[in-house]
Amino acid sequence: MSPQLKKGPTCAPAPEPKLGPDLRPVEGDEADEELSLLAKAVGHPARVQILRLLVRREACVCGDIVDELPLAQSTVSQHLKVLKEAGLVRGEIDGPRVCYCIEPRTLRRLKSLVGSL
Amino acid sequence: MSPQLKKGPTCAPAPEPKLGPDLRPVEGDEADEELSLLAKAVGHPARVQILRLLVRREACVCGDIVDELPLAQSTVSQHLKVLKEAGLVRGEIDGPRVCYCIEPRTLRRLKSLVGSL
DNA sequence: GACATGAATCGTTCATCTACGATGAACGCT
DNA sequence: AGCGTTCATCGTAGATGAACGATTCATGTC
Repeated sequence: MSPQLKKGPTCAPAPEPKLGPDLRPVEGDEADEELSLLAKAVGHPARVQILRLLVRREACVCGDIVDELPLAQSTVSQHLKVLKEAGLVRGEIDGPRVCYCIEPRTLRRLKSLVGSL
Repeated sequence: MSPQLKKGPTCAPAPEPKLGPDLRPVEGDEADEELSLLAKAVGHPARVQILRLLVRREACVCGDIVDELPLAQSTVSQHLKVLKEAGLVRGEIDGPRVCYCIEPRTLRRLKSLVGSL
């Protein structure tokens, strides 16, 4: 195989195609619901750690997350699922592994919503 | 009784005695734990609504909260307890009623922690 | 094709959350 | 003292969450 084709993070922080700032309101019933769902996803220390990990390494990690946390692989997988369903994280299949990275839009959205309090 | 002594919000948004900005770190294991606890407290739509209510009326409300939410009084009381235990809200006894108001410091802390993500 | 590796899903157990009605405690008023 | 009001707490039932080991599935490698 040619060198340089070997690895490299497959999953960049999302194409981010110049989508303007989020237009959705930060108040009202829908926003409340949204905020509560996002907050619930963040409401577990393991998930906070995962988010921090993914923010820090802007390149995305894979099963390294499992190594960083004192939890079983299946448990970490569940936490990742929660974060994925909340839209805070995105997973991309990269050969035998899976590459996770943050969804910056949702993270910004969370900050807006919290900021509106 | 003399007029003007009648009502008026008893519970102002905390003395706030010139305590400088929060010095605690926004990262690390303790911060993660803190963030997850605060987020969990916010992780329910009813509690978001309560927070919004209390932020809006800077004067604090009491059982009016119960009237605003489609929940039983006991349920609202439990949500208030959760918010109180998280330090996001403060309750003050005012005669037969209880006056709730936000704890601005904790709210700011939450914003800092979320902002650090 | 057989095999190993990495990750998701399943099934289970135990704990926590949510909601309610009922009860109880504190207070103001007559 | 007695009463109504306001809120917290209790007890309970059902739902959801957290954690694990075992299993399954997909993908590369030999």
